[in-house]
Amino acid sequence: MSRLTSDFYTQDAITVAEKLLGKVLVRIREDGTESRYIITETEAYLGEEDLACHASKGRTKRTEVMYSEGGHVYVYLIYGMYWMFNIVTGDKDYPQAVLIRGLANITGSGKVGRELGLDKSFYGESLLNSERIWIEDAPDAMNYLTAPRVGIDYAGEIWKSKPWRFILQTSEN
DNA sequence: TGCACGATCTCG
DNA sequence: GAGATCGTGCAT
Repeated sequence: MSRLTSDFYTQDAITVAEKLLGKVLVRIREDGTESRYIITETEAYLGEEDLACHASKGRTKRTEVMYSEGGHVYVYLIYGMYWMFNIVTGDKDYPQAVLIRGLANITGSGKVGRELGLDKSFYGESLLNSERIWIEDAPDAMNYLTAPRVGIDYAGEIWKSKPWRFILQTSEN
């Protein structure tokens, strides 16, 4: 399988979130160990008008990377202890990102960050040429569910109810 | 310069 | 059901 290219990541966040299901996340650790995970759950955050998207607060030091071209990594610390793993999508200057909420056998975005050993040094890393983290192609997922996004009560009913959460259907659920 | 809070999880 | 724990955005 080959590494996903710029053409994939520059699509809109909703399309990327859907197509990432079933793809393979590869992580090379400091000791050289390679880990591979199938992506099973994602969420799309789309633009400054999406009140659930961090970029809705405008361009800041924290959201800066979302304004770059798709294919970069956006990580941030939540609740003082969990690193969320996001992938920037779309064209330059149009802030969008996809949150990786679950990998095979690892459910929950906080646990994903812990499992991958993320920290702020991953902020802005490029999945197109990184030596330690990238995503490889795989056949598109045939069966998946959609649902409202989680943990964004502050975003208001309109954005809160958008079905922008994608869940891969496996033999286990 | 200070403060309240969050795209969470684990334990009791 | 509450605590852990800290960077960020916004008020002072």
